[in-house]
Amino acid sequence: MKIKSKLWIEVDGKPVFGRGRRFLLEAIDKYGSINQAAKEINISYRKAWGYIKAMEERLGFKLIERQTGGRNGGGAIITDDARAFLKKYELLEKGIQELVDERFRDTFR
Amino acid sequence: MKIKSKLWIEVDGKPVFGRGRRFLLEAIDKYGSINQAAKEINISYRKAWGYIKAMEERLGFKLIERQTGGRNGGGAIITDDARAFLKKYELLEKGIQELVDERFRDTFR
DNA sequence: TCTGCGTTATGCAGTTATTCCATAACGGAT
DNA sequence: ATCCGTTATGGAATAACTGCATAACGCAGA
Repeated sequence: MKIKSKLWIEVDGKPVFGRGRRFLLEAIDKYGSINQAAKEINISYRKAWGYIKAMEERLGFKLIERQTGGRNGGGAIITDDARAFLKKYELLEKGIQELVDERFRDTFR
Repeated sequence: MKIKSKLWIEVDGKPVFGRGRRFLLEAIDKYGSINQAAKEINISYRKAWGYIKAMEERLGFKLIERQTGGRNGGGAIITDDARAFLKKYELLEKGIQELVDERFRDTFR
């Protein structure tokens, strides 16, 4: 028996950001590639692409600067807006899971 | 932009209990009927029945004592085990949403 | 005795959401 | 020109969910 928690942000009742998307953005920042990032966090490129598309549509600003073709086939880097948003989310999430786990231990054990 | 949070318990990687199931059990306790309870929380009887079935299978103990037929067509009451479990869950959940909201205001506003 | 009633119990079809496969476009490097 | 690894999408396949339809049950009352 395990406790799970989820935290996400909605716009117009639709999910915009959560843990998965956070990891995706962090991985893109790390690798400079949506493709590599998707591999890192074990989702398909297709899914990662869908995430980004929906996020940008719903948030209303560009998160990822993309380039196709070129030396290494192209790449992607996250925008300053994305980095700022990410930072806020990381702060928001920090400590929540720990609190939940602690609460779970206190009540169910 | 709104923050949302979810809390649930898993057994073998499958969801067993969360806010919806909590409300269902509380409503069954109140009405003595799965059918009435489902109406109260705006889900179909079918869905409520599925919830209960899965919960009992995964938790491994009986949650609801059912009776078909009879004066009022039958009914359902929650077991002592169910009541104890429910109580623990209520305690666990208490305050989490408030904390999350507060955290959201602090970081995103 | 038997018909009606409101409940629990479930199969199954229809719908919606998710995942994944296939393929195009791109542009520098060789 | 061709290759390579990337971004970009449509659409098929799969899974998950929802809800409709219907059976079984047993007491009450005619």
